Amino acid sequence: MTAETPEQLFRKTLHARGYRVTPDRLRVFRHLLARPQPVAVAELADALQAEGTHPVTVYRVIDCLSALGVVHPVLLGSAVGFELSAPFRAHHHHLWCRGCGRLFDLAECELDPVIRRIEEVHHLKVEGHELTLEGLCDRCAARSEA
Amino acid sequence: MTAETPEQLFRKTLHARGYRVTPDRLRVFRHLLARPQPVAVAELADALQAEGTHPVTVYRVIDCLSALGVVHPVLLGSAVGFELSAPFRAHHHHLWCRGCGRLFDLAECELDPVIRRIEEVHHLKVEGHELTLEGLCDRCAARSEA
DNA sequence: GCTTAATTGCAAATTTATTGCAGAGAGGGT
DNA sequence: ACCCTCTCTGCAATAAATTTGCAATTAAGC
Repeated sequence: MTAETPEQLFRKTLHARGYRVTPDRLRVFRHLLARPQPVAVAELADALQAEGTHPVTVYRVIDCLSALGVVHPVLLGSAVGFELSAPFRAHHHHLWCRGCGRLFDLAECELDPVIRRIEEVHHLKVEGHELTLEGLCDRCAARSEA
Repeated sequence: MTAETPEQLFRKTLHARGYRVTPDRLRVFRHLLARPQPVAVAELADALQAEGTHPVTVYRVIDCLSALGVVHPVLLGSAVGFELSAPFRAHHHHLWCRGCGRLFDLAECELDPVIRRIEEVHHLKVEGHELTLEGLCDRCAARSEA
């Protein structure tokens, strides 16, 4: 069998939960898929207005995608942005650089053992996690060592 | 020597960076100190208006405390709240329970080794981190197992 | 106390997010 | 392909959250 594209999976996800596949939802999804960084909803609304999606609809679509677990919130400084969750986007974390203000993806995540321990100690069931580091990116760190 | 109270340390912190010690700043600080959970700024503004602090001032005070590192933002669902940072409040993380919607503090943090590894691999300098877990608290987890 | 610069209050503007309702459109059955 | 139903969207209005400029106030050093 041929591999399933993210969009096909997205359509299935909507469908499976009784949500309809609409042009606006696809537009938001595609935008997020193409986008390397988390976006604030207001910014997303601005961007998509140019493509013909009403701002109010963007808010509603994000609610829908949140409910589906297709997107999740990320802390951007003291604001919130959204980005695609797994399996649409590989699980990863972020570094917010105090030096240049940019946000970096950190591919690896070695939190599983830590989280499993927390589950045991507290008798919790952890289903997701969001880690944001704050500090200096490689460039800014190198500069500050000089 | 007698131990230094959090408020004394706060006054010193303000002073050391050229900020003035004002009644409004103390009120915000004390409110956060007494408060077990992170607060949204708007909510804080409401609460403190009763004590005579103007809402606009609350926004400005939070900016000030953020700049000083006295408070830091925390992800609350898809909103942001603030809470005191170390050393005013012991470093800790949170669990957001999908079952009952409550937010729990997790005392221990065993992320240091993980973070040190990330620093090495990426040549970063990590100065702070924020981890929020999402899942089920002990009570909701027990119930769902039944 | 006096001086100076930081801080606050107020009013207004801006930005962000929510709501109700009527019309448009997606999806299932025929 | 057509129809029916129920979801989704657009619009306009509203509400809530946050920012800004400026004048008046006040903390802190001398």
